[in-house]
Amino acid sequence: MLIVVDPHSDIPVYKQLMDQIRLLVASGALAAGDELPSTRSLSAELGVNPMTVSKAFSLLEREEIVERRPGRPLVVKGTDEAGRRERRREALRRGLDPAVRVARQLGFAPGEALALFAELLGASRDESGPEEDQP
Amino acid sequence: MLIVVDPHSDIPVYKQLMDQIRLLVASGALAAGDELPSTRSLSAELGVNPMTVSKAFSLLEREEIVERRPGRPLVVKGTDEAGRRERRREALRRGLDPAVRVARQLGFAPGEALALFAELLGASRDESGPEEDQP
Amino acid sequence: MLIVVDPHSDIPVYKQLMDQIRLLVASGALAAGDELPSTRSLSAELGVNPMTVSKAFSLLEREEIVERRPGRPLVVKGTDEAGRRERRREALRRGLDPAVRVARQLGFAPGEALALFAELLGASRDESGPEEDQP
Amino acid sequence: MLIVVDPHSDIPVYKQLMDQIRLLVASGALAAGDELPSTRSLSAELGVNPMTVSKAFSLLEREEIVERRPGRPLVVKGTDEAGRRERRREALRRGLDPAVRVARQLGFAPGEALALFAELLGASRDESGPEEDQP
DNA sequence: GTGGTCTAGACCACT
DNA sequence: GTGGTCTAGACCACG
Repeated sequence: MLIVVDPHSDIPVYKQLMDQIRLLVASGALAAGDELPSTRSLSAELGVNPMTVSKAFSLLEREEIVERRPGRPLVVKGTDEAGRRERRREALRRGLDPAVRVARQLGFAPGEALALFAELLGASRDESGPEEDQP
Repeated sequence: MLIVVDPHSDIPVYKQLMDQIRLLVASGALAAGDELPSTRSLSAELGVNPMTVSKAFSLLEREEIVERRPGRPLVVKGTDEAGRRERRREALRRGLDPAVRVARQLGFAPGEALALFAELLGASRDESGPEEDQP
Repeated sequence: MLIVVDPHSDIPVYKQLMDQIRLLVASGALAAGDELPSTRSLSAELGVNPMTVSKAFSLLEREEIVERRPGRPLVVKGTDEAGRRERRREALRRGLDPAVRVARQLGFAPGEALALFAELLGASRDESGPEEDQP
Repeated sequence: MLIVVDPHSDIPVYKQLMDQIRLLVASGALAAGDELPSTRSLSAELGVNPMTVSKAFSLLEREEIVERRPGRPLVVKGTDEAGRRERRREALRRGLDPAVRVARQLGFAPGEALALFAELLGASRDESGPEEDQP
């Protein structure tokens, strides 16, 4: 599980967990039916209290992203492909919204904002090593 | 003063105030030498606790964005044009950063993310009324 | 065996089993001397853990509702007719109790609560068919 | 606040709290805009841990029954009169549902079930007084 | 083994 | 003052 939390962030740990798992699901890295790590193992791995993990899990369950089966680890809830694509796009939109607001408030022309966004997207490509080749 | 705060947001009110004033300054809507409204009047206008406004002002003062003159309202601190432009761009970059991270985590190709961003930027033009002309 | 369990309910599976078997016995659908399905077959049919079925059976045995005979399936224990009727009424009372409490707490007049109850009882006759008219 | 919790119930305390507050709101005992007791005072009064109360409050907030304002006690969220009446009826329906199911499974005729319900509703009127005779 | 719940006590952020 | 969060550790219920 590629989850990292920053205990110093001012975003609560449980919310960081929720965000990341939501993204893992939306991106397909976690597919329907996949099991999540157990509360205890994940809490040990991340060095946070089991209750914190448990809280994140419970809230994800209420969001219907994850499903609980008594005595078993949680599993990712099933969604059809169309729903998943919609969610993925929706997730991106939510991520983009604040940027749109800021760009407007700063009075940037769309072209300028897009140019910087493109630049940042490009730069991030080789952030943590090359990901195959793109000429 | 075009400031709105949402008491239900999970971003603290004082931080919402700071963000918006910073943006107003970065965008030039508030120019060097302009006076800010008084703590009392702003708090009354927004319906928030005066201490909250005061806290925002103090922190902005510490950031050297505004200047306090005893017995007088705060004024926007002067900056040269180059510095202002740099700040404005930097503000946009900060707003864009989370979007970049999300887009990558969701596995979007740069083109897709840019397309949605462009769409949102366009759509927002006539969101809450027309903003003069755009050729 | 008309037993269904919902693994997502917050009522434990073993308790759902007990409740339903108790009702089957109280209603006469399971008569004294009738055999219950084997632990293995019932668990397979319902898709639940055999230990869960076994636990339900053991507790029912302790309640003297069924009887265990070594090497043979469980049988429903005998009860005289008077006892059975008393139990049946008692079961209904237990089912009604929470409804009474809720109706009082909501401040419903008895007549209103009865009217809704009557409506629900009527509607439930043909469960998932049309419920507009009922002569 | 007329809230009591039974720590020995197998219903979790936080859920007992949620149920009761929901009922208080649905019944109108708590009106829109009313403040709930503070987490600490309620926890002290009930003899439960503040976190337990806090958990109940948080979940009620997610259910949009109650509203949080930073630094202030929670308030009951506003609903129009029609919505409130609908909720009240819905709450009763939820309370009645299990009773309907049980009555059907036990094979009671609607009339019989209604008679017992009526009896229980009547008896509960004077709850903790004598209940032998009622002419 | 799993998750759910609760306690006790602490710290922080916000108003 | 308020609520939010987290830790540490315990117990229980379920499978």
